[in-house]
Amino acid sequence: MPELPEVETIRASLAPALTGRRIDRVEILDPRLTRPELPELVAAALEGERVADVRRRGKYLVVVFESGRHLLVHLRMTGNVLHPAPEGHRDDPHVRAVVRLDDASDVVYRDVRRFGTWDVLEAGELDDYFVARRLGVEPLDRSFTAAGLGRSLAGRRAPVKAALLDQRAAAGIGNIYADEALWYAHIHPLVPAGQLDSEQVTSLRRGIRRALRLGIRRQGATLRDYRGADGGRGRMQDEFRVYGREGEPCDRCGAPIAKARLAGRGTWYCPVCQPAHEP
DNA sequence: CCCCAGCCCTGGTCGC
DNA sequence: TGCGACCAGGGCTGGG
Repeated sequence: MPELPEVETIRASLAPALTGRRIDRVEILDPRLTRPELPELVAAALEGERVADVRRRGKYLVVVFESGRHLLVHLRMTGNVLHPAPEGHRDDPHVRAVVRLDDASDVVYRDVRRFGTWDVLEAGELDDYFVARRLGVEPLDRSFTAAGLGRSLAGRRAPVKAALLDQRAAAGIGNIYADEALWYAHIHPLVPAGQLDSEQVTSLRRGIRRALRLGIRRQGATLRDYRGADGGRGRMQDEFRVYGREGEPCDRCGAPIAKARLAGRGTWYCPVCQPAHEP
């Protein structure tokens, strides 16, 4: 499932290929993709636009056009952006959109489960869009401080993992990197977010950054559906400390990794070195 | 405001 | 070999 490192990996490979290119033609094959906007309106808005940059905000891929418009792509669970287009994509039933560029190459948007979304914003609407969704700071920016993280967790009774999954404390963390970050930080996922002391908050900040940076270096985690824009697999799954490893020995202390269910999500942790309470 | 359940979606896996 | 149940989960909505 594409989280910050997966989206960043896609962004990094799309940016040099798309920057400076003009969009000649847009085919939206699944009308759900642009909901609630009509797909033909979105396609018409994009045709003729020239790409100025490809950025990322949290888990959003942000295509910036010279006109000031933006295309926001959210891959949700199973979305992929592929460029250059893979062989045979015309027969692939999961291709939801195809964008033809002025160098005659195609960008293919593929999404098995159809949760992904495309939004076109007019110039000047981007900041409000993220504010309205209460998207938190970028966890790899300097502005992501322990003090700021502490403030956004203060008073919250929800489990710390749930607080990481909603995007207010920091943008871009999903189920995988939340579990990994909490392992690095020695923090139990069920601890109420507001109960962390300042030392734990500092450690959590470090764990988040460590997990996300490693994910980017490994070009994301390919479990089932995720692929880079070039179709390549990520290797982060080889670095998992807890995610999906129920019963396997903890890399730190050897105790078997436990699995729980939290906020409807599978949650893996080491019951020994991520204690629920201070010793 | 906070918190949580339910919803959207499809494909893979498992038990029978 | 078929079939139903269940699981994967990001972000949003609605209810308490």
